[in-house]
Amino acid sequence: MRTELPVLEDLRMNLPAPDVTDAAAAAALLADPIRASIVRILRDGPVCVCEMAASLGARENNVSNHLARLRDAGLVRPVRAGSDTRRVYYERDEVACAAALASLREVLA
Amino acid sequence: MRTELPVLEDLRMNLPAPDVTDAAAAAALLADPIRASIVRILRDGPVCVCEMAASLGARENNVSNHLARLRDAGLVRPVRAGSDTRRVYYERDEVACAAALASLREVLA
DNA sequence: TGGACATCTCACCGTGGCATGAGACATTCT
DNA sequence: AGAATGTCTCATGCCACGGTGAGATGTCCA
Repeated sequence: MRTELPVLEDLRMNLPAPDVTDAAAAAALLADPIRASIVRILRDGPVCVCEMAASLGARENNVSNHLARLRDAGLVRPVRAGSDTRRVYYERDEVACAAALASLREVLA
Repeated sequence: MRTELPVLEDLRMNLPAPDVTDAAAAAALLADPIRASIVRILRDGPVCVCEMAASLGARENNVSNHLARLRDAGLVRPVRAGSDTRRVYYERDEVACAAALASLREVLA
C-alpha cells in the first residue's frame, strides 16, 4: 500500500524530522567489523578477551579498546568468573541489544 | 537459558570468526544521523530532495551527497515523477532495507 | 619472589568521512 | 531568451575514529 503522489504536488516543507539518535548511535557501534563480530560472537555465551582476539585475528589490545566502547554503551558487560581470574569473560546485555535492534527496526521498518 | 561456564575452563582459541561484512556495511550507512533520518522519512512514501533538506535543516547539497551513498548501496532509488521534473523524488527499496535489517538482526539476535 | 600472562588505559599517528563551496546541467517561469 | 529553481558532482579542509605501542595493574605458576 503505497501513497500515490498527488497530481499537482505541492512541496511539503515542514515534514517532521524523525528522532534517530538511538538508531544512529547503535549503528555507529556496529559499523566497525570488530565490534559487530564481538556482539555476534557473544550470542552463543560468554567469551574471554583472548579468545575473541584469537578468533578475529586482532590484538587483544585492540579488542579491549572496542570492548570498552561496547561496555560504555551498555551492550556488553564483564563477567569475572572462572578459575583463572586473570581472564575476563564478557557477556551481552540482552535487554540493551534488543533495544538497539528495536531502534534500528524503527528506521528500516 | 544461558550456557554455564565449565568448572575447569579451557581456552577455545579457534572459535569461528563470524562474517559480519553485510551487517557492518549496513550499520555504517545508518551511522550518520542524516542518512538514518532519510531512510526513516522514506518509510511514509516518496519525498523529494528539497523536502528532506528542509525537514532535516541540512543543505540540499549535503542531503544529495548522502543520498548518493544510500543509492550506491541500493537502499533507495530515484523516482522521476511529478509535474516539475526538476525535483527528484526518492523511494526506498524495501527488499534491500529488509535485507539490511536481517543482517543486523543476525548480529544483535 | 620473580616471571609469565591477561587485561586495561593512554598517547600518538594516519586514514577516512562529513560539511562546505563552487560549478555544471536540466527544467520551469516570466 | 534570460532568470530562477532543483539536483548532482567534485575539490577542499577539518575532525573523529581505528590501529599501534608503551606502560600499569593484577593474577597465576615455578
